[in-house]
Amino acid sequence: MAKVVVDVPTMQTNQPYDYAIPAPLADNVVPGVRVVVGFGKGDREVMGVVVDTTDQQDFDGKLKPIMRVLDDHPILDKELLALSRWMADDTFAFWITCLQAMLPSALHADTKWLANGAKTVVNRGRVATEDFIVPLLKHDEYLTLVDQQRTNAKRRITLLQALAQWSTDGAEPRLLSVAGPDSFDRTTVKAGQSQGWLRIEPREFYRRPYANLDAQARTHALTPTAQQQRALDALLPAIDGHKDQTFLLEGVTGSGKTEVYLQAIAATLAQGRNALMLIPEIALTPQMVRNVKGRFGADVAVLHSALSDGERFDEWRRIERGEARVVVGARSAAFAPLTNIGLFIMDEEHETSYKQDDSPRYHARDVLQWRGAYHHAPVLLGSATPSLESRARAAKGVYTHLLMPERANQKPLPPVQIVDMRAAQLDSVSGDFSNELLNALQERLDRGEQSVLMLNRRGFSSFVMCRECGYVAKCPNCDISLTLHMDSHTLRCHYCGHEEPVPTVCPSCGSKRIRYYGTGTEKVEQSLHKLLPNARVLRMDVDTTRRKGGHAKILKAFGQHEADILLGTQMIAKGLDFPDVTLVGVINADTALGLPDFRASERTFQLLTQVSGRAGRADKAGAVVVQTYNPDHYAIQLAQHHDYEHFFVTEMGIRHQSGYPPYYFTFKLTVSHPEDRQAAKAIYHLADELKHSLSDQAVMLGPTRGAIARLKRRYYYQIVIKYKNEPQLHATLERLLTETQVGSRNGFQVAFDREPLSFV
DNA sequence: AGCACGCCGACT
DNA sequence: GTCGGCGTGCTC
Repeated sequence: MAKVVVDVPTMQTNQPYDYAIPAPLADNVVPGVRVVVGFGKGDREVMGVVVDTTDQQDFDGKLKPIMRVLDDHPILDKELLALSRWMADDTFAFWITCLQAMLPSALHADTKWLANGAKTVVNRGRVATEDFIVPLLKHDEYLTLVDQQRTNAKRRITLLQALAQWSTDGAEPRLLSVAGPDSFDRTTVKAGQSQGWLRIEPREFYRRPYANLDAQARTHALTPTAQQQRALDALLPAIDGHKDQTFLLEGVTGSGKTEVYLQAIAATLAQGRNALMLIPEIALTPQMVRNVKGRFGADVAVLHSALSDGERFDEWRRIERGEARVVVGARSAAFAPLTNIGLFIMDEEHETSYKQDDSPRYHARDVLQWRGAYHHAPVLLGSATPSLESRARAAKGVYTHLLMPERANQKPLPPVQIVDMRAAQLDSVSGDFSNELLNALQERLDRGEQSVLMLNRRGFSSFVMCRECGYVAKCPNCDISLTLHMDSHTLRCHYCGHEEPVPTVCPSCGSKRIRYYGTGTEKVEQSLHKLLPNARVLRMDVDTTRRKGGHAKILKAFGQHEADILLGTQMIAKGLDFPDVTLVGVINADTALGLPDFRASERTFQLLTQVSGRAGRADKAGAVVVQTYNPDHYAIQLAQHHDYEHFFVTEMGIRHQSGYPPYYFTFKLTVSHPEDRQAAKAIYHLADELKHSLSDQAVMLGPTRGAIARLKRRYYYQIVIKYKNEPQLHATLERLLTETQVGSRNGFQVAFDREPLSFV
């Protein structure tokens, strides 16, 4: 009998169900295949995943049979099945949701309505095929046939002549569309098929997204610098010795982390094992892919969301069939069906996009570490600005700390000029530009050099700041910026619920220039056109990069000097490398600081450090201009000096004092309901239950209204728990989830988020 | 999610 | 009397 996890994502059905295996399907029903089963009264057809086959029946009743098997071999192996189970438990997600998260969307169940009104589960995993021509007769037989054709049957004669030729040289099938210099139209070939001269054979092929890169000339390992060698010396014994150790590679921009990754991968392959490397979606540029493919060629499979479903499915199948040895991909590539893995790498490990923000709310870092333990393989986390959590673990010796403080080319990091916007005289003409930034841009234009301008859009219009002194309203209880709520004209603390009216004069300096802050790329682009009419500006944001390949297109245009200024949001801070960019300007360094998030300083520091690294990477010296209303803020000051270690110590002090990660664990519970009162009632019920089961060491923040209290016609409330050691918490939360889920049909939605990265 | 069972109001 | 409202429980 088979244990089947059915595709009915509810708490009540979140368990394997026993199904009988009909004799004809005995060979096909194995763990890891998808099946169709009848479920519930009326036997409605649902998709399920076989997670085990056993003689042990847990259900005492008559078992229903498995109706159909959707896969001819397992699509999830033993490792990934075990991982899915662990992840479901760890993230409070449904098991089936975790299983689905591991599969390319092409393999997700798709219910389709048939003509007779019935529903069925169809396989969307379309295998692409090409038609091949296979000769069926002997050489002489073809020649005889040539003579028998009418003389005006020119196409048939050439076909027969070609077939005669092919039948001698090994009878290799030819691709129909490119079957020779005189390629044949489909009608002629079809005619040949019905005459019994040939067979048309559809053959599977892979949609290869980066096939052109496979053929490029291979690059060779560079001679490691002293610091790269030190990192490799620490890393290679762990790879060779099959140690599931985690390393934190902290290397400044330009220190050559990528070369360390590539050489570590090479060493892993030399050991006969495979390697999995994660890169943030936003940094997974063609440049990056070229780097890896250049070293390892067609052994590399690439997985990320910019691929079409078909392309992703095909790359996934190549991996699954053992035809790729190196996988490079974004977050969900953590589940790549690679086997025999000897090394896991996570580049830019501090990136928040590694955490999925809907169910299953997993962090790819945790997934890699789980798989590292499973494969007895090291996990290498790399960043110029590690997350505080990882850096703290390195400090405690949980991770092995590898430092690369020098740039590979020995060039100093670019000087960073901080412009105090409180002093800048802005008017409708200058818009958001200080004289300093404008002059710097003009200089680059005059010299024919390029500039990158970053607009920090995070937290757009969501907080109040004084333009005179940079004051941002903070919560008296939580030391967190207050969020502006336009509906009620109040400032609210997103953590504890504190609420106060929006001030009309600045409480700090008495100025009346207090307003909510925010600006958009379009607006900036317009003022650029006015201020620098000769500058050619390329805008890159979510709007201009939405289409497939839009991202790459813009970067290519900029790389070919089709524009002088690249204006964009956060996405331009990551991984770009244009040799002719000598100026990086940050229009508003503050917006992240205003976010109601204890990680606001960390994010700001990371972003500024990262974007600063974009200036002057080749022979030309670069410069960075940062506009800010908080020139004295430590995150900005320390980013100016590229001083991560100092920032780490400072920020750790603050986290310690205010009781946030990495000193405390956090957990977020969110409840929503179409009716405000219902949502409120439910969250207070949860809060009540939690209060009873938490120790006095734990702190409960809230319940509070969600930052966006009403979203999609639902009212949101949340609780954040901070704790150090709560052995009972997991069980309590599990129980609460089951209880609340029972009422979910009444319009409730409950979301549990372990170690949330977002508090809005 | 979907479907059945079951216990209360207002209708041919 | 019964048709049907949707609260509650169950699905191998």
